[in-house]
Amino acid sequence: MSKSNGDILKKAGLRVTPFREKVLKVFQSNPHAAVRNHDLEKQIGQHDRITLYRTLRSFEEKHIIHKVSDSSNDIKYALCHQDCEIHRGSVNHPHFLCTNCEQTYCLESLGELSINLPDNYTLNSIQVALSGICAQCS
Amino acid sequence: MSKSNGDILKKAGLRVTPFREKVLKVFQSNPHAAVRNHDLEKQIGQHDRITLYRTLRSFEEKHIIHKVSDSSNDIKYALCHQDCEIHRGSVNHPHFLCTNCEQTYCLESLGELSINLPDNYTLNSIQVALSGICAQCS
DNA sequence: TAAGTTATGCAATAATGTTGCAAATATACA
DNA sequence: TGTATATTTGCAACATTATTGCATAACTTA
Repeated sequence: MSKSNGDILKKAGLRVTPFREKVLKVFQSNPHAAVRNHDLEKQIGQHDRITLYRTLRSFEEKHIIHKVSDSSNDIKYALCHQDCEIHRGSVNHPHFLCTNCEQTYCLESLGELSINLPDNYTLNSIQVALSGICAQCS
Repeated sequence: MSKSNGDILKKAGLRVTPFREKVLKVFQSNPHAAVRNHDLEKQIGQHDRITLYRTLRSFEEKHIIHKVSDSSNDIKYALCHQDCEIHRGSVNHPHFLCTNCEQTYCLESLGELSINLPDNYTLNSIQVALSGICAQCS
């Protein structure tokens, strides 16, 4: 049995409120996709814009979700998985933006990437953003 | 002798104006870096916000500059080089964000990346965003 | 269940993105 | 070189998003 919504929030040190559970549920219903703020708003229904803003910020601070960069300009968020590497600053999984439906999908982690940095550069994280056409849109 | 500012604009089908030349000059003085809108504004000095906005948009449309995604949330632009691959939709060079000074550097192109996509996905472009500490800040 | 802390919702402001329009400017051509 | 035409600029206006303060409401702990 996987962790309940409430558990996730509690473990993160956040209070369990109906609104937060509702937001969390939206993310959980899109486990392999990143959600645009705008789409979130539509899926949540009636709500206060500022509260959502602060909810996302605290979720991000507590590492429940993370920002996703794809090739679009919109800010998107996705649920952190078990040992989310993003917050440990290492290589993370690539994100795929479908240029047709604008969905962003989280893909399996790439293996090692060999990156040649100039001298005296220190590498902390690598993000790979792919784009193309997803299976649904093909 | 490299192409003058005016030539670049003319070749792109844009009229040569003092303002556009000034903006272009800022990009040329940062040949291997991506510039945040905010920094551009500071470097240009006195100017009209809307005109800059439209200048960047037309530069981008004409493939004089391109948007850069790094690990930050700010939109940045960088000069397209000779045969800028971004507008041909293929693999392009990685960008490195220094988390100390917030500068973004364009690095040399990576070789082939082997990406395993799920079935029926079509890959059009790959963007690699690195972050860490640059040589100056080490 | 009461006290204390945290979250919410509203008001307000800042920052950024975007369009319309008239005046100014660049370009092409006579 | 001057003029007609199309483009660009600067201003006003408005839309959208980001952000903070504060009073009220809700959650948590003991």
